[in-house]
Amino acid sequence: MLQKVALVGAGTLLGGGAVALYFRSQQQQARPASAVLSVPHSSAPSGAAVPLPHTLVTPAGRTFLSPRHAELLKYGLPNATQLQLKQNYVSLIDFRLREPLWVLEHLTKENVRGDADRANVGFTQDNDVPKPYRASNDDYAKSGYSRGHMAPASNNKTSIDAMRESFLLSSNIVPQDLDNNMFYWNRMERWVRQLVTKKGFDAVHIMSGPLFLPSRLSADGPVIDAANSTDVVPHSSTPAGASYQGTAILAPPPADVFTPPPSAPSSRQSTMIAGKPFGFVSYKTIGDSHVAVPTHLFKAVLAEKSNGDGKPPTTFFAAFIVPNTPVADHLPLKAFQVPRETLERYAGFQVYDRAFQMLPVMDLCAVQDPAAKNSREGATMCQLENATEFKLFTMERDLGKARSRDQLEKMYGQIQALAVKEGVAVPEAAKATYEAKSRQL
DNA sequence: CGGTCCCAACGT
DNA sequence: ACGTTGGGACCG
Repeated sequence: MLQKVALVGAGTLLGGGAVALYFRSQQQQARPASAVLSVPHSSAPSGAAVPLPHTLVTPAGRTFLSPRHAELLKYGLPNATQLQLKQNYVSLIDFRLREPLWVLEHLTKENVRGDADRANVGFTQDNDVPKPYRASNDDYAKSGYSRGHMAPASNNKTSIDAMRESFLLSSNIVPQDLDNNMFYWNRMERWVRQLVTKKGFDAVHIMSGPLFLPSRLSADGPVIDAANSTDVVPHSSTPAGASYQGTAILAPPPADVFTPPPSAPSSRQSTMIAGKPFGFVSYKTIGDSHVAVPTHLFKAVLAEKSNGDGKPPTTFFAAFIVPNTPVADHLPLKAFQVPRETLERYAGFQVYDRAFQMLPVMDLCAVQDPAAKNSREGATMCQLENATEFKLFTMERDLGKARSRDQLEKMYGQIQALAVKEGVAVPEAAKATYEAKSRQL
């Protein structure tokens, strides 16, 4: 009798079949939609009056609606976000951006280990995201941007399912500059893992995501990136395959609605409105589904050091904002550190606010690292792994693919030469693969 | 470690 | 005959 019928957001209702889709995902115990209206089943005979919802179910719990609010929400709650509770991360998908606003992780020494391999796992679309807002591999293909993990694949080796979940486009992936992704961001991810594997922290909470930062209008012209926005132009024709039910109201509006007349000459030259400077947010989109390309990426870490049973841990925090462009190897991590308040202002959401309410939190980048290798006065916990160490890492991987003893010796020789040149030891891992491979050949 | 691209196998 | 999927070769 109180069996529920669900109404999902107005946007998805337009797509048609949304109710059926919700039923299917209910049966599969799939992702919880971020908010769902429910109405009594008995009052929904087909063709009859639209039943009023009586409750609003959110991840935080169930809210009973007043008659007035039930009327306001009669035709659906226009959902804009979807919470994703995965095995190994939690994220909030923003339908408008076609990507997560933030992704949360929790790393310990134990859960960064595992056998799951990223080989044979590919990027896949999130089928529980409504079609119009769902990013696809096609959107990324030949876009100039790579599919960048927020929760990295290598933080998800505990199981193959966790590994697969990390490759879901809408839940965990944003368009990222390839060079940035492979080098600087990659090194940042390795640094975070090392906080628990090498630097003695018991656990690390991580929050990562895209940012869309405002820039100022330059005095001599319009804003930089809006220039190449050929796709701001009109949906002048009906997209193929779109079904506009009730065409009279929903037919595409005239093109000039989307292309406003040029602004007055005076305001074009001005960088001020009413005497105050203004910001201008612009970002590219890629693909037919318009996946938003962030101008910047952020990563915030809250590192915990245990004080024993029952006592609260000592906590350390640092946040970083990095441009979504190639970043020079030599730049220190500290160069990108920002105060928590700055990140919160740009991001539009709070960052580990409960920790700061409950506990004293220290600046992670002000803590000296006792085990710092180059402990020339004061290496802090925010020292990135050297670019050389990273190079050695890739050379070691190639070592495992050597086909002949000659080739193996030559490659290992190169590794030793580089190590000597840079004044570092040959990595243990390289020695190990050399010996293993040596026996094999 | 982080990716791209291409082709063969597969299911419609 | 077609679009999707997965494995392998390749790159920094």
